[in-house]
Amino acid sequence: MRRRSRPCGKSKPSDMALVSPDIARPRYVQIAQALIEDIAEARQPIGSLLPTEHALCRQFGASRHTVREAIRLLQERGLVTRQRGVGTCVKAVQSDNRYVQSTMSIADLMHYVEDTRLVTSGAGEVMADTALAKSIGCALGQRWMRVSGMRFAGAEKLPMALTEIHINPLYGAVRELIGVLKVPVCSMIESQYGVRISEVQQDIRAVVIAAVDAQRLQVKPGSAGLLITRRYLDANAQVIEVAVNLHPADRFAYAMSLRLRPPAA
Amino acid sequence: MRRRSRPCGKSKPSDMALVSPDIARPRYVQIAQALIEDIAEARQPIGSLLPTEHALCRQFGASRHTVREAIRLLQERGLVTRQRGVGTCVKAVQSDNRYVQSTMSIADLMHYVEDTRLVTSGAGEVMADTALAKSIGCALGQRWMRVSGMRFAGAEKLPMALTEIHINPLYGAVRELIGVLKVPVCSMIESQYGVRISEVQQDIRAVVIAAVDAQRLQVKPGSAGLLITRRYLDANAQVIEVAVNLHPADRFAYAMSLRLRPPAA
DNA sequence: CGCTATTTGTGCGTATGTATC
DNA sequence: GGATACATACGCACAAATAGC
Repeated sequence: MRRRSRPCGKSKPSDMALVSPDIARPRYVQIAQALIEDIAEARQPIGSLLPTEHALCRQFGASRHTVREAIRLLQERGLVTRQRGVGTCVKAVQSDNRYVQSTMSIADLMHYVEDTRLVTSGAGEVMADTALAKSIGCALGQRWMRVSGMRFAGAEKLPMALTEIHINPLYGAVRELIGVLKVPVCSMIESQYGVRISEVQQDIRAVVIAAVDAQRLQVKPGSAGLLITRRYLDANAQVIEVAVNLHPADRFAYAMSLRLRPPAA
Repeated sequence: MRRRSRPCGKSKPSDMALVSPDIARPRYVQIAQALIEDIAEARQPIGSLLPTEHALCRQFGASRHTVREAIRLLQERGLVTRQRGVGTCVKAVQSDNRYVQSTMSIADLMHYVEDTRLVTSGAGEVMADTALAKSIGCALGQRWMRVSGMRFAGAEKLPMALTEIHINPLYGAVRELIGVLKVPVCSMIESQYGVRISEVQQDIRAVVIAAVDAQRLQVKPGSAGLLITRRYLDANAQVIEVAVNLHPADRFAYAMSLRLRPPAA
């Protein structure tokens, strides 16, 4: 049984040259590249569903295992999302290469959590009204876990932020850990449930602090605040958690540094 | 051979309940958490090799496929590395050092410039006073080029920002191009002088818009604004340009998206 | 409303290739 | 060369979410 020097196991001798020359690249990588090309050239436009795994098996003459491995590569790059019972949806084309890279690690992004105390003032289930549903991208009326409170820096007496955290009900059990562990909520969810946060969307705007909030934050009514909303998504673009923080302008500023990606090694 | 009535059967009732309630989590997640715990509690110190996949199969009574899926979770978090012919090596206790990468390209970062008009209201040399010297990190009394104006989006009548640009005198000649070319100032400098911007530092804070500025921006006095300062540096950490933008809160919000860097190939 | 078909998710078994020691 | 360990690939089965009838 000497047939070829290819790494892939058994398969038909003729059916895979349709992807690329006979380099010793794993089968699933070849399939992934074919799919990426389909997306890049708009044969699979954004928003469309890829063929089902079964169909791709036939198309490439590969097993489902191999096809899934290929799709996983696309998923990790954020090109597609998968949904059970629905299919695999194209979300983006191959990303531009002139990307910048933040010098922040995720740890930096929420580093302040370690040096701060979160004092919760309430927690419970809420039904998503219009505003919330839009903010977290869920169905109207869905029930989410909400924890609200204030965050203090070090030994400071004055709060650095009013905070409100919405947690996907799937992970509601972490609620009991909040305030106990000095760890960001998203990290708790990661470790407790084995999910992995793959994207953080952040929205920053300025607001005039409302009277009620001004009182709690102990700032003058009418002063400015930084309203920061962070949405944590998993690889499937599912919202895991949404955190909203209202910072008094004189107690918080947002600094970041973007660096050109060093030339690829 | 009746063995499983349920595919994700938790065979052992006791081997994973570290903190959270015993939700019906997939088997490979349970195994992954058991392994993470082993690492966290130094039963598997950094540098040690995990048991082989085969051994883990026996230990957890799972198939190799399932065990590999579990190890994959650890690998994605950077906790372990695998090497063919060697084994799976523990590299870290916590999933911390995960760098993120912005999905913004430099182009996106100042994309709005292309769709906006900059109307300059003044330009000239200024001597750096204390505030400016601190902001751009230059010596007190040094002369910099300053251009101020307002930026309008599309055909909008209302300005989207009050803007003030300070240019390193080395590159002062680009002044004449401002307002003519619809290109960010930093791009002009890059192309005119052949320097390359390698870092952008951004600082975002909330302010109450002062009366004078409120009038120019045509917003109510006392409303909130987003004050964004961007410093463009070359590879030598020399400041090339500092741009300060004051955006009315209701006309501008800052959105960004951070994505996990894909696992190193 | 429940039922069914479809589609991805989880899990099992097995075989072979390839790198390392 | 041989033994070991991970990598790739085939197959099958059932679970769970979804959509449509």
